[in-house]
Amino acid sequence: MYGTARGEWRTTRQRAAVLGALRACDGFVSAQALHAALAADGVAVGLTTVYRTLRLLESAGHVDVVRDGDGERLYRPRPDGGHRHYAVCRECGLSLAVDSEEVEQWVARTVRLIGFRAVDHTVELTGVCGDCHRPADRRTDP
Amino acid sequence: MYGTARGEWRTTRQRAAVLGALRACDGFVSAQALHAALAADGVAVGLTTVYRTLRLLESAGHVDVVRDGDGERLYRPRPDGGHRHYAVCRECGLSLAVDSEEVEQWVARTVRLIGFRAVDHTVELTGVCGDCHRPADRRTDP
DNA sequence: GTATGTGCAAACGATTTGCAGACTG
DNA sequence: CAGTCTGCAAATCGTTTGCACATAC
Repeated sequence: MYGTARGEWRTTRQRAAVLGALRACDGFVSAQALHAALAADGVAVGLTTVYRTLRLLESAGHVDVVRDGDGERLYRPRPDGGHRHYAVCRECGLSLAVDSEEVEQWVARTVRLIGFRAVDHTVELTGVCGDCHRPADRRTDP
Repeated sequence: MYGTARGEWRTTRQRAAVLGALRACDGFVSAQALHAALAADGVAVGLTTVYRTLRLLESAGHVDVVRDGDGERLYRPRPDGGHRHYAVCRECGLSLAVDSEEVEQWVARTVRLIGFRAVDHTVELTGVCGDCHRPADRRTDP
């Protein structure tokens, strides 16, 4: 494989910082946002290093990754063992883990049905959360 | 402006070509691939124009759009009225529309449950199709 | 001490945009 | 004709890489 599970990374100030900042976030963050947050926190870490660390975490399976509307990668520390799916608010960025047991089963069944193998699935919900669509706000009301 | 739903586009050689090439494709194609296909077909259309036409089609709802693993946009003419979900083979690009009634319902229910509004959902399956994982091929066998 | 990690700046690749000229209606 | 559309080249933007230096073990 790709050096994924080597568990041999050196412990550096930068990596600790990135990991810490990532954990300190509620929802998904982009590499750039993370870098900015670190900088704002007075921690100097190169953008390059943020990207590299995030990629490392990704291949080690320590983070979940989604893509926002522009194809930008958003990272989130993985809660526990398995992967999850989220509903992300496009106004405030709030992300809610949703129960997707049913979807998982549907995926498994569908995969079997169509004869695909090594299937990856993406299930993303993006909308406007309860806090963000208060009366004053609505400008989208079909 | 974005001239989205104006229905006033001029009929040009380039647009017809792009639309034709798009329709001639089985599965999803990237703008670049489409441009290359057109060129290979002897039809000269600027890459810019391909992008612009595709964006037009997208906002008019005439194509479905997914993102491949690298965040590249892939387009496909929309089969009929509603939107569909697909399983895409990452080896040969084959795309299969899958029955996602269950998922749609789960989405609706979940959305109601968490109080989100104006929710968009993405459900993508990527794997290796039956034709591509013939015995000779397997190098991923967990 | 040596293999790794870091940071800067430059490279990248997909997509978008400015602008002058070509074309549709 | 006037308003669009096209295409080239240049600009963006997120992300990756080359390379010399710093650091962990």
